[in-house]
Amino acid sequence: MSSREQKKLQTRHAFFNAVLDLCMTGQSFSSISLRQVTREVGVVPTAFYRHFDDMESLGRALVIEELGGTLATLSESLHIGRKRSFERQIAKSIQLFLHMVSEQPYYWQFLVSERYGGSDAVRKAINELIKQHDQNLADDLALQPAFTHINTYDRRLLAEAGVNMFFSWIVDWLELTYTEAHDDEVDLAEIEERKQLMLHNCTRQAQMLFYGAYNWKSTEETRLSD
Amino acid sequence: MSSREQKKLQTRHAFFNAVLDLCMTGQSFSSISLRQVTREVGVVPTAFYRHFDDMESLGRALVIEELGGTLATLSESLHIGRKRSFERQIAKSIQLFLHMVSEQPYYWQFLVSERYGGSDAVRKAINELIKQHDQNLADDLALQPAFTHINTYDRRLLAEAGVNMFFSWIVDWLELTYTEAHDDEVDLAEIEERKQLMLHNCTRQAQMLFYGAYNWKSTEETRLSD
DNA sequence: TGTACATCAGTGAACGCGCGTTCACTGATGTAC
DNA sequence: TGTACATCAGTGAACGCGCGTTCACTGATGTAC
Repeated sequence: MSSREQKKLQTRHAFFNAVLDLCMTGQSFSSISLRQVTREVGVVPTAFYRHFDDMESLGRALVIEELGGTLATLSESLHIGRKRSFERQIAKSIQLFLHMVSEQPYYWQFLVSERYGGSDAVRKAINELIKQHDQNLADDLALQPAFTHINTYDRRLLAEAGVNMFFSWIVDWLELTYTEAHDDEVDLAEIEERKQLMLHNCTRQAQMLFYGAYNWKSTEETRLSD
Repeated sequence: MSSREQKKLQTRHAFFNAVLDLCMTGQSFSSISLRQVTREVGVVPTAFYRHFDDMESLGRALVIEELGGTLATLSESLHIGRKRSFERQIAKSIQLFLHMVSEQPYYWQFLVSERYGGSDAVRKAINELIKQHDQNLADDLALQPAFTHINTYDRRLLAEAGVNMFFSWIVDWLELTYTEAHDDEVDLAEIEERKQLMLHNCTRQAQMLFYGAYNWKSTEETRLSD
């Protein structure tokens, strides 16, 4: 690759990071302006058009090129299904997940707050990713002996419920992480304690769901109404 | 109340409705402008300041005065805990919930998409509401004989997980409802079938969680790691 | 290797536009006597 | 009940500002010979 191409790719990534940075300040993607982004990158507004048609396509590219990898890494790392005891795997998976969220807070913050956000393109791209992730988790669960009695269809439903549950923790978890990183006043030991408590709570929530699945019969009648 | 006060209250509600209407067009609250709202209401931009200090306080008031009532109604209507069979209560509750969502699509759409959205004031107000709703559901679950073996703390965790699960359905459900209402091309019977399928899926997801809770022991060890 | 030309990421001035907010105002409704 | 004054929701003009997008440009990098 030529040094010119390398330089361009570098700037492209700078655009992605600029969006993620700006979204961390409390703004949503759809309220960020093109000029704000270029200011953050350190280029003139017109330079934007050398890389993207408009903000929508920047958002779409960000999700597909950057966040896709993040979720793929999560899929590869999570193995609720593999190994022996699924109770132990649940606890380990949650710990790993929250650790990954702490490692790349910007990515996860963006995923969660733009999942139902104001940009059609971004929302659609994120839902595409999550759907793939649901399927990955479903495939992983298929490997777990404790869940072999559940049929493919119900396992997919379980995976969806699991992913949604995991996602529901992200914002609160990140808030704890920020307090840890930015508030010097706060007692670090107290934060650590609160993180342990949250880890405990998340684990118990996941246990309720997955123990339910463990006791689930796919032949179970689904009562729709009386 | 004087007719002048009535008129003012009427305009105030028109502002709330204008925001909800604009948010249904795919925009997020934080990307809506003050002038857009007044245009929708049918008053001059300066009239805005007769009612609110700025967009933030309009958003906060909307959540507290309008959406609070909606969630309170849901709390009053849902009785998973009361009555005999909890399996039947789950199915009925989900049906009721989705029906309520269809009845006031704007409210629920707003709640979901601004829960993690770009306005601090709105986000905070919504989380306040949801926290209250979590507690209401927890209190309700306490009345269900099937869950009396769960302690108060774990019941609260179950309620949180349940509310998050219910919320995760809203967007997909509303998409089905819109297709039904706005797309003349589409086969109404097919939509009805897809709604039944989604009702079925939601019910099964909830069953997995609540069956898990049914089999849950609060003395259960929470494995945090190895 | 050296030269002449092509490419193209980033520049800088300029544009028309919608924005939030100010101000002095109008005229219908409410109140005091 | 009638009159004189107060209140205040909504008006309309004006402001300075940041916005997205256009255009012709610059100058470093890449390519052909």
